[in-house]
Amino acid sequence: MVKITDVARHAGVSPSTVSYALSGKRPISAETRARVEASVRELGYRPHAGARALASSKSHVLAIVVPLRAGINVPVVMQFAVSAVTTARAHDHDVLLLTREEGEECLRRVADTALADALIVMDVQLHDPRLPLLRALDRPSVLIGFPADTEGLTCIDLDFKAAGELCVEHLAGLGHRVVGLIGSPPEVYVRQTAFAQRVVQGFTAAAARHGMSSTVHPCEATPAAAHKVAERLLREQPALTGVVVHNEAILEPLLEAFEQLGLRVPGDLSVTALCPDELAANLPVPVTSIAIPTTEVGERAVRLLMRKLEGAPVPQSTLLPPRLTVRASTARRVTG
Amino acid sequence: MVKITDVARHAGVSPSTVSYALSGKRPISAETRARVEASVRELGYRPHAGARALASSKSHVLAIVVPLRAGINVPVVMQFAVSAVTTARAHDHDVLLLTREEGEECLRRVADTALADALIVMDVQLHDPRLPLLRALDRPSVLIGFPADTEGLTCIDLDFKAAGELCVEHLAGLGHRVVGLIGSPPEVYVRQTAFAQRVVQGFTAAAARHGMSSTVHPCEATPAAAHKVAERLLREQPALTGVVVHNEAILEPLLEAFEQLGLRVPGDLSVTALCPDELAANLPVPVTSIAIPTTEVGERAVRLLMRKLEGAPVPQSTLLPPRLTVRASTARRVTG
DNA sequence: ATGAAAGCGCTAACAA
DNA sequence: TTGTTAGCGCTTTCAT
Repeated sequence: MVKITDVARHAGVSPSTVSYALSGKRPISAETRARVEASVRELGYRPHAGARALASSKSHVLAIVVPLRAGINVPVVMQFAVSAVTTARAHDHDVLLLTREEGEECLRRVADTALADALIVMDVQLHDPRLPLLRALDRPSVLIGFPADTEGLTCIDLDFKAAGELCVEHLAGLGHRVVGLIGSPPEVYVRQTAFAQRVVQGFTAAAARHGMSSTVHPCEATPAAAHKVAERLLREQPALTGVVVHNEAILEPLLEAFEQLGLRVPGDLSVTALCPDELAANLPVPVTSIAIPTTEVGERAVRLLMRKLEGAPVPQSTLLPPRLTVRASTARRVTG
Repeated sequence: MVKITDVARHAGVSPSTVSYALSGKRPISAETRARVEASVRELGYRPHAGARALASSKSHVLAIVVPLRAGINVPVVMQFAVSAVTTARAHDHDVLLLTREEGEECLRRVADTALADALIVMDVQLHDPRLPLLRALDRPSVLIGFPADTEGLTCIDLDFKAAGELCVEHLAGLGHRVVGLIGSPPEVYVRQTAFAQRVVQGFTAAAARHGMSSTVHPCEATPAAAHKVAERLLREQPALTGVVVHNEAILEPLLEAFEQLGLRVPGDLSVTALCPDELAANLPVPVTSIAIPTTEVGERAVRLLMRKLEGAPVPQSTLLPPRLTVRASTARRVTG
């Protein structure tokens, strides 16, 4: 293994000069720097991560906690993670993969052992048991998702309220007057996160603002439940012409149900969804949708951490604006 | 930060005694050990990862390289990774997440900087450009997947040849005599990995062994292509009653195509697939299938690495036996 | 602008 | 069975 003293000898300078030449933490003459860099290249020098971490108390490692439990959208999680890795690498950091399985313990462990300099936590619940620890920890962290109380934390996510609003506004712009939200399973509205409720808020508020009539229907993630909801909607709100779906698992069954009930999309019914583009784009009738900007969230989460590591102030909350992709499932309301 | 000397002082022993008491690398009297453990708990001591790595030249970190490119099944990759993390933790190791994006460079980097003790490489191609590096590296590695030449490497994967055979044998046992394999897109058979070819080998060999007539049809991953293949099969092999599908992207369209062509599954046609259970189980007609045992692969990959790190010999190749889950899509051939 | 030298916290000879 | 001590390779003060 080639070490810094080898480089120093080869370049005819002292080890500290090599260190400074590489870190740029103090001025080095152009000539010396060139010699050092040549030696580094020639010898293939790589600083030993452990030694560097020990001496500088910076591991240059970020930890990311991914969820495992049911109901989690795996590709979405993976996209967060991959985006985080890519961004971290651009900032000369690596990413340690943790699962939630070990619980808070693992957060404490990587922090206390100085394995990681900072933490990214996904799958945040409203009253997440990890919050006290995250607030107390001496290392910076960023949450992907919003707990009930963000005080003392740094959180980032899609602005789900704005997403709910945007869907309604799109429908309003197309002349729709009666809209319904088909949401997540009832239990999601209590446990897990606030995002489902935020969608409802945005949806309801925007509908009211536009003088539209609106209803909300939680729905289990089964085709049968989707069918029942479709029937109920039709029965209870015959004037309904616009639907927002926030439940990706039943988007397809729902569309099938509408078809079987004789409702054409978008002829009779305009449908928008909150779901991955991949899903929305590949349905028989491609669906107008808003996706979670996973890549951007992952990237910005890392950038927030970097700023915190530098001691710079960061906003407590970052809400990313939703972007709606118009596809074939929404159309102007046919009046008459 | 509480360090080993703090613990030593608190327990009234020397630092090395604390170290040995925790590592078990030399005998410690029960009494001393108890005192040390009490102090560790009381003070909340955690060894500094960097210091430990520097002194012992073991980082207790494994690196895993995940693929990003198109055509990759994200949930499958994620399952490998999560299983690897879980198993690594059980062996007191952590996992560093790398993306293939950086190429070989990142393998060299984590090895040279001693960030990771060992490597897990996924998405292995037949003539993977990383192979020379992996062979030359001073750190152990395990490949998930098989390149053309496994000499000097350690590889693990599902036994795809046996999987192809198992599908045919299942169909043979149900009385089918004419079978077809609907495979991956043509380009998969050249680039990427050997697994697609192995399935074909197993399929063909088993069919021959049972005196069955068999054909193979590569197929693009589009619904249109699926449709065309279904039509061709029907036209060219009217006696066909058994199908093996090794192309998860088109499994559903294919089943639809069969239905539209008037073929009932399993009444007229028995269908088996190589795909995730999740997919197979949730189709309109649940499909008899063989899944990649992702959890087992991930776990065993880590265990292989652990053995290599201990200096123990490990098999060059580990082929996991396929397990076929019988569902509604296969039935006894109706004769007459 | 550069060098010398003192640690960073831990492990593992070497001693006793 | 336990203690003493010399590093591991790097960063960073202090000195020049």
